[in-house]
Formats: sequence, structure tokens, C-alpha cells
Amino acid sequence: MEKKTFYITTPIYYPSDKLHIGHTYCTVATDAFARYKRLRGYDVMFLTGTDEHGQKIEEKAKQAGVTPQEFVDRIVTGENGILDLWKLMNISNDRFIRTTDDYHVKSIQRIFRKMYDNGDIYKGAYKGKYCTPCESFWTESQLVDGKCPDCGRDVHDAEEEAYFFRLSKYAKPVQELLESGEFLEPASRVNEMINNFIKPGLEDLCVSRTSFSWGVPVDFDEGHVVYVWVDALSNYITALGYLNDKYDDYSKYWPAVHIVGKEIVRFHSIIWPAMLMSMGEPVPKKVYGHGWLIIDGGKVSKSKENKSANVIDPYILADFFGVDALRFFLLRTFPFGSDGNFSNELLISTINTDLANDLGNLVSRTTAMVEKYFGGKLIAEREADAIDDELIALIRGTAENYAREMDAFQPHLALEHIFKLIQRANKYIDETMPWALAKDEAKKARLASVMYNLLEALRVSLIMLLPFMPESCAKAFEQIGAAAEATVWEKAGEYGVLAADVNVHKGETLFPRIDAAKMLEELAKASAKPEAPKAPPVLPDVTIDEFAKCDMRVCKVISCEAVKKSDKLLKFQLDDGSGTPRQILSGIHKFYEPEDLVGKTVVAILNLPPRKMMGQMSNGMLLSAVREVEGKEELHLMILDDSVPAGAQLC
RNA sequence: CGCGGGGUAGAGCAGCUGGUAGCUCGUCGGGCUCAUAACCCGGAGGUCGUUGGUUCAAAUCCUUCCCCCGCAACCA
Repeated sequence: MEKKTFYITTPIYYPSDKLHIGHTYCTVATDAFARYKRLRGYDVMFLTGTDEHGQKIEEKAKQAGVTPQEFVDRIVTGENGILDLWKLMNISNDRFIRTTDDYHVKSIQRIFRKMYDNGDIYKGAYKGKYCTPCESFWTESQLVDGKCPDCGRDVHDAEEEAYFFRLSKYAKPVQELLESGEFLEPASRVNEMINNFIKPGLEDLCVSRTSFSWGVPVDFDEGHVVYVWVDALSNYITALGYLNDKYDDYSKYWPAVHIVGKEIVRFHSIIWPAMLMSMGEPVPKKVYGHGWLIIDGGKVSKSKENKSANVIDPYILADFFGVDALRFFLLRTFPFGSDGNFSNELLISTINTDLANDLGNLVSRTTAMVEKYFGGKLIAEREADAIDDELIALIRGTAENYAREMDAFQPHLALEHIFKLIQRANKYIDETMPWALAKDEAKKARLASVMYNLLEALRVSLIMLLPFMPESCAKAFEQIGAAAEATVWEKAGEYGVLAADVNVHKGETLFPRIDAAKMLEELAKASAKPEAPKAPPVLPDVTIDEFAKCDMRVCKVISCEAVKKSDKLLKFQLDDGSGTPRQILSGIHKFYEPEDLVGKTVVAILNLPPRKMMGQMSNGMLLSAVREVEGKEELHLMILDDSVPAGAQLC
């Protein structure tokens, strides 16, 4: 009999930098769902990968002095790279796709051509306003007062050749899809998509670029490369062999469930379905947009770590806390659809409470008692009591609740059901007082019943915990004497599965209790990278003539105020020696308060093109000294001795 | 008036298809001793941001205002 199939994916990550706990969160969650479905007997295809093209990678590689391919290879397959990270995190993906893989590139070219042939991709003019000095295209809506938003100068109508996807044509079917119920979850995202993107009108999407070359070439038009939409989103089907010879699983597994972060819900719930409709292929089964991990009130980022007391490097976290504990924490603590506040304190307290005190300790005390009172092998005699009923009912009933939540992609709720059972089991020990029973030889059968019920509670809980903590559960099964056939999903809702004379071995402590203060200190030590900040390399030579083109002069600050609605901009009126005040805007509010700068002697470059920012003109730029110190950018405005007169020229 | 999320016990959160406010941690007290100083029970602690309204009844629906956080904009 054919098993039912289930196809689930993570986003393909952009390897411009090492991945952090936020990526790990998404992948671990998807892994848990994949393992859960396998547990339920599905034929699962679990895909993850990397999106390796684009301008940013091209630039980063250039900076690093390597080819783009070398650059991504290092981050993806290199030591402590992405592949290593998923191995460490025990990710059970069946495939890993890289958009630089040959077969993917071939497929993309065919997909592009297919959509071109059916008329949904057309060569058009990127009609827009062109600013010659900036070499930039702008749309009508991007202009500021009809001028270039970058430099404030006039723009003129111009066209650039590019390929477009007729996204507009699919606005209606996509809206219907979004409104059709469970395609996009959580449901709150549906209105967001419709109000923000569908209702204002879907514009056709530019799907090729000529401004960079690191991408899949359009094979019928030299100079064009396929832009991210077609290239990256299509990975979900090329990895199954769509329009390539590498695999032949498309008809078997498609459509997929896409687990994505909320920031890319739009691409997956609007653009991607429209593309599939254009190709004449089924749309995804579901798109689930999970929340972000928030650290110290802001979203996770690499630079955050340095100024934060929290360590977010998944390698360090896994090393200190254990992979299973970390996986568990991520899915137990945060409601999957919303943002969650990550902190090391919370991580430690969750591990201590749930894993050490409740689960680990339950395993420990139960196995210890069976060893102590029965020499490790339970006797087969039993004596039931009414007090057992509630626990047994939970043993039988928890799986159903758990499954409902897992099917709804609510791992935190599923885990809550498991821990209700575990807590009930701990309470059951207090109620039945096995140590008292053990003193009376006549109560041996009753004692055996109590122990057996506890073991069954553990067995059932551990089956349900398998998708979250595969390694630890395997160890625990061993300790409670559960044979392989007792650990399958079909036995998760049954009572009385373990052998009546089960053999128990108290083993190593599964989840040691963590000393929070000590751990935090060690974490801080481990993450403090003493390496000195590298000074950026000296830029290529300029001639004295080129340098002389910069008109830099000393100015006195006449007045300074914050630009409202901007958290960065300060507006200066300066005496530049000319007699008329000069207005300059500078994004340094994070470093200076306006009142502190009035009267100061500063340096400005005057002959930069005027530029409009937040509706205000800026005529020049104030000079500052910038340096990265301990991962944090430090900025010092150039402030000179007040004896230097306004208008003095730098040379 | 750009879009969105949120303001509930000391902290972190749930409840928000309306009916005397729950969970985890912390705290105070008690119980137990099988266990990873763990486990079990109980107490204290909240006028559910603010204003007005709908209702027999609102944290839960509508309204005013305030504050926080994302996105966007912006950083020459």
C-alpha cells in the first residue's frame, strides 16, 4: 500500500553571512514537523537549501577577493558552515538544494522560457525616471517632489530593457486563494497581504536584471540574469525534478507546505502562487508564516550579539545546552505564529523547569524506584486503584490533543499537552507514595501498578517528544525498557503496552540542572571574541587633483535641531563664511543631541550635490570619524578648536 | 493621519467567537523524602494602558487619546 506523502520546506537561506538562531528556529521547527509526519507514517520529503545568487553576494565576494562561487561554497559547505549547522542541529532534511546546482540552473532557464512562451513573461521597458548622475532608475512613486530621491536633481523619462512577469493578471485568483481558508496561516496575515498588496493593485514584476551577472542567465537573451523571484522560489519544485533530469519526484510530492518567516510571507503567498498558476501547476498546500525571535527588543541580527548579554550563536548554544534542549526550548517557549523574546535566562529556566525538574527528574525517580524496589524488573502482579484513573485517562487521551496541535502547526501547544501529562505523573507519585507501599510486602502488587503507570506515562510522553528531541528520547526509551514496537505512534494513545515484567535501567542524567549564574558567566566568556577589529584596507589611490575637487570648509554651528519623525537626522544651520547660512542634514542623532552641538566648529564638504531627506534639503555633508569598536559603530563628529575661523578651507 | 503588531500580578506570556482573570518564573508558608536541593499542596500579588459607549454582563465588541515595537522612509 502506498503511503501518503507529505512535502515540507524551509526557505532557502541567503548565504551572505553565517546563520544565527533565527534561521535555526525556522529550520528546527520545520524539522519537528517533518519528523512528526514521519512518525505518523507519512512518506515525507523535507527540503531546505540556500539561495546563492544576487548582487549582494557578488559584492561580498568581491570585497573578500574571491569568486562568488568560492564565497558561497565557504559559507555553505565550509567548516561550521550551513551544512555543518544543520548536521549539528540534527536536521533530518531529505534534500538540500543550492540555487547554483546545475540541475536547478537548467530548470530555471526552462521555467523562465516556459512562462515567456505562454506570454506571462514579456520583454518590456522598465519605464521610469532616470537620473543620469546617479545612474539610477526610479518609479514615479519613489520620486521626491518630482526629483531624484538620491540627489534631488531632475530626472528624465527613460527605458531599460527588462523582463516582466504578468503578476497583475493573477491578482484575482491569488486573492481568492488567500481568502479561501487555510492556504495562508496564521490567518492574521491574510488581511495584511490583501490590504497591503492586493488592494492597492498588483503591478507586474520585474524578473530579470542586467545590473549584475551573478545569477542564472536568461538563455535566450544575453546580458539578462533571472532575478530572485523566479530563481529562488522555484527551488521548491526544481528540487523535486521539475523540468530537470536530476530527480523525478514532482508528481509524487508536490504541492508543499512552506514554513517561512513572516518577512517573506508576501513572496510565498502572492508571487509564488501566481507563478505556479502561470506554469499551470498546483499552488502550495499551505504557507505558514512564523514569528521572529526578538532579542533585547529588536530583531535578531549579527551585530546585536556584541552589545547584548545574550548569546545567539547556535553553535555555542548547542555546545553549552545540548542540541535537544535547544531544539526543545525554541519550540516550547514561543507561540509559533508570533514573535518571541529570546534570552539566555529564559533558555536556562525553560530547560531547568521542563527538562530537568519535570521530565528528567520523572525518568530518574521512576527508574530509581523500580530498581530499588524490584531490582530493575517489575513483577507482573497488579492491583489497581481509583486514584489511577485520572492518570490513565491522560495517558490514553494526550496523543489526540497533541496531534491536533501539531497538525495545526502549533508545537508550543502540543508540548503543553505533553507536559500536563508529565506534571500529572509527578503528582501521582505524591498521591500514591510508593516509598510507603514499599515498606509493606503485602502491597507489592499495588506498588508494581504504580510503577507501571508511571512508566506508561513516560513512554507515551516520549513518543510525542520524539520530533523535538530524537536523541534524548531514544536514551530515555532505553532507560524505561521500551522496545522499538512500544515507541511507535500507534501506541502513543494506548495504555498497557510495556511488558508487564518490564526491565528498567536507570541511566545517565538526561537533562542536568543548570546553574544559571555560572552558565551565563561562561557563555559570556565563550562569546567574547577578543580578536581586534580589522582596520579596513586602504582605498585605491586618488590623484591630488581628484582630492582637490572636494571643497571642505570649516563651519560654525548656528543652530541644530532634530528632524521630526526621523530617529537619525539632525538639521544644521551653518556659518560657512559666505555670509548666508547653509543647511545640512546629518544622520548622527544616535550619537549627538542637537543642543550639545550649537556653537561648535565643524567641517563640511560643500560641493556635494544637494539632496533631499525627509522632505528637507541638505547642501553638503558634515565630516565625521567612524570606526567599528567591538562590533559597534562609533561615530565622532569632526569638531575643531573654536579659534579656527568659519570658511577656512581644508587642503 | 503610510502599513502592521502590542500594552493583562515583580518578570515573561496565555485568555480576546463576551459571563466574577489564568500559566511559567520569582516570592511567602506547608507537605514529602522515591528523585537531578528536584516533586506535591496552599497563600500573597492585577481597578486586564486611557476615555466614552453597546450589553443584564467586557480583558474580550465599538470609540477617544497615550505609550512601546517592527516594516517603510531616512543615515552625503
